[in-house]
Amino acid sequence: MASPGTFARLEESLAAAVRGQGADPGAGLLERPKDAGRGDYATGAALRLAKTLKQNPRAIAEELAETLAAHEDVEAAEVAGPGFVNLRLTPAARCAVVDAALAAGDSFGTQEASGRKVLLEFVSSNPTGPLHVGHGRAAALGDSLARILRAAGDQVATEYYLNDRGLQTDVLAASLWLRAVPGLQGEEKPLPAGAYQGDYMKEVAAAWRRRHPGGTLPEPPWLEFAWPDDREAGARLAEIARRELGEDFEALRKYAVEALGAMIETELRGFNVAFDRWFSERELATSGAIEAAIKKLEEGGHVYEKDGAKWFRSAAFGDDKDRVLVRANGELTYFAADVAYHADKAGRGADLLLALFGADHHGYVPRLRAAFEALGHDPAKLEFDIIQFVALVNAGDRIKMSTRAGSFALLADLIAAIGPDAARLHYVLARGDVHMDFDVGRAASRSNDNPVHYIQYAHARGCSLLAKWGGRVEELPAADPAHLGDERAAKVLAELNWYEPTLRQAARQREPHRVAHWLIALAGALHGYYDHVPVLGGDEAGLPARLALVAATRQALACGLALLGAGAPTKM
RNA sequence: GCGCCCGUAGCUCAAUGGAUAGAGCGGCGGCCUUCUAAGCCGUUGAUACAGGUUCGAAUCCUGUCGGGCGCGCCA
Repeated sequence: MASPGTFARLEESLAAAVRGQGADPGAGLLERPKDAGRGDYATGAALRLAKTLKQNPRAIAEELAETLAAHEDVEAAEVAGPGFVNLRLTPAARCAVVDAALAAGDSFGTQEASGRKVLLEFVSSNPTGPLHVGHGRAAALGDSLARILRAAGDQVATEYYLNDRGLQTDVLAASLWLRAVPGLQGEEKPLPAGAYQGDYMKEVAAAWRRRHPGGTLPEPPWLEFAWPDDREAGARLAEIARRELGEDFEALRKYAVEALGAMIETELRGFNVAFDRWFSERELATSGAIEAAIKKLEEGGHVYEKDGAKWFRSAAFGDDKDRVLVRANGELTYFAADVAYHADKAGRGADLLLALFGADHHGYVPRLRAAFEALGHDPAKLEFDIIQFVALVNAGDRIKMSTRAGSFALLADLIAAIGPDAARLHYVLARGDVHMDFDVGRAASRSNDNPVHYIQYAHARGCSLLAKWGGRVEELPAADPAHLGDERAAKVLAELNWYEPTLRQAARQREPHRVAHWLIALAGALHGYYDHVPVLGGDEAGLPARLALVAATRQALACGLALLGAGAPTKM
């Protein structure tokens, strides 16, 4: 594994040539020309360098072309237009990727270990309800990114921050109570404002009753529950539940939080997403880490008291305003816990702390960065990538998503309707930082709207060819370029050679969608090859080369699908 | 009002400051007596608007218009 492909070697020698001219090559030196007729690769480096070097771009291009033309993989390097250099690979260099893919197998494209440790947090949805389709986007992007970073050589640990304490879990406990009181089965008592209304609470309550067949809970004081649906509604309900339930309150909360956490974990597993660690906010709190973090901020002189509360001077570190750590009533804020969480992350030796935040949390980034820096950590290690919302559409109608009201489009429903692979592919088709319209009805009804079938079908077709041939791929001789010189083969080879750059770019820019779009292009190239070149029925001499090309493409499709957490069926 | 993200084909999305802005779906027209027609081939059709930066702008800057999200001693 991990020996750099043709593209990487060429880019490095180009970078060396640029450095030789006394300039910084930067990233993305080599590109692929839109028009394949210009060659395999191209670079506009000379145009970029012209200004800093104060030279004629064409003169620079001539020098670069000369250097590149001397490269063993390059057949020709020509200067074109204002200063582009177009490269044409030797047939052998173009085909080398076929043997490389077959030799590498499932680790095709895997890059050398970078030595970098990455901690990647994503989803981290509150354990108060099932995941909806918005969480699905974060799950698909985050898990794919983890796989991509690993393939690109990083050591990645994924993590889910579980908010298993605080007011919302009090409300959750209260909601369980209201659904679990004996004798209420069958009755549809309207729940008070603030309670979690979703049907899933009935299931959790039913499970709780099965677990505690003889358990008695006090009858809720239903008449007390007439209050407006405002900010305080949840707190009022929690207070009553705590009062009425006494010791049972804690047990109910523990049960509810664990049930919801397990439910979420199960849903994610069904989506092919598994976390390395579930980080409990509750454990963080009981360990005293939050107080310790606050104390450290205080020792640094970053905390002051005002109106009975403790404030962190986040504005001194670029935030819009200062933030409360400890409220006047003595309670810690959510923010305080998050500061401690990030301090904990910082102590675990990762080189990069990556977190995917929903767009509704983007305002949180400056204060977290501020606290991180104030605690003496290097803010350059922090990276927050924002995942924009998914607007769920069904045949043109927008579907509202609200956990508390219990009306939302569930991720589980989506997966049940179109399958995990189709859902994952659909999610990662778009960049994370753009808004996305997800038309469920359409994705469910016309499966061709999702490219997963196009890609998987290409894989299955390749498998079918190899099965029909019946031989062993490992025994194929090295692919002979002489038999892969046609236009259709060239398209496939071009995409195969583009896998490694795509993977690296996706990792570097945290853009899983690049892999999805590359897969579509590779699948298209194979479909075209399949429909125009008789693989098994063509001339005998070229058979091994054609089979090797198909086998390599099948392998590359499987690798790319795996990066996105999707399967590669051998039959469809 | 202020801040962040965004505006590309009828729809959903691509495009590292580069060369003629690409796919899929939809529409229209072709291709199964040969390896899976969940496919292939052709065609239709777009950078919200106005300035600016430069050899070159969908991409960077300013403004306008439109959309999403946020702006609490909630979580």
